[in-house]
Amino acid sequence: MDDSNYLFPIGMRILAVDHDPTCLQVLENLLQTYQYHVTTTNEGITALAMLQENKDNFDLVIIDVHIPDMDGFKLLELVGVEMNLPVIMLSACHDTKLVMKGISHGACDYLLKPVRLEELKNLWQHVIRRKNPRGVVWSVELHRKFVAAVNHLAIDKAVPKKVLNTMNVENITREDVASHLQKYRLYLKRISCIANL
DNA sequence: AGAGTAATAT
DNA sequence: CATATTACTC
Repeated sequence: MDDSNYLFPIGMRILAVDHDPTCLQVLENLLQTYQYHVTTTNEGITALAMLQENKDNFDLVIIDVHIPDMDGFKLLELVGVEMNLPVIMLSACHDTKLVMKGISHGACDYLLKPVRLEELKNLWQHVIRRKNPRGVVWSVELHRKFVAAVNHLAIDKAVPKKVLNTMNVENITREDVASHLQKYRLYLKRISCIANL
């Protein structure tokens, strides 16, 4: 069984803003492989107008920093802070300062071009996070990495910190793993109980 | 201090 | 129910 059929957020509405038509097209294609519902524009003004008309029309916004008609960070603030929508920033340059500026202005994430398909896979978690105060969503994919890590270490050596390191996943904490590990052990116990009957 | 885990809270 | 947080131990 592959892992391509568990993604729930089919049709999640994304507004993508990038002044470069080629990049925009590429981004749209990537997003559509996950069956997101994508709206594109190459103007910041237009994006803002669309959002102001009804911000509930979108679940997530992706903004390229370099849009000629307005400051990308200004747009980030307007959308992220005032409209309270999750915003992903995007740029071609690997300038750490820009990345930090993006994050400090409220971006959920900061992608660097070229964007890889893999990086878009977990976009929906940003949306979930808005609706669900609980931070970590143990998607099938994430759980898989967890199980792989536990198996890689011997089961009796699988403690939160080691599992976390072995998983090599950003944005989750030792506590998150500990909590999941607790649940996983209960699950294993249940399984072995049933097996021994 | 920092980590692991059982218990408890949300 | 799943995940987070607490409380206790070492």
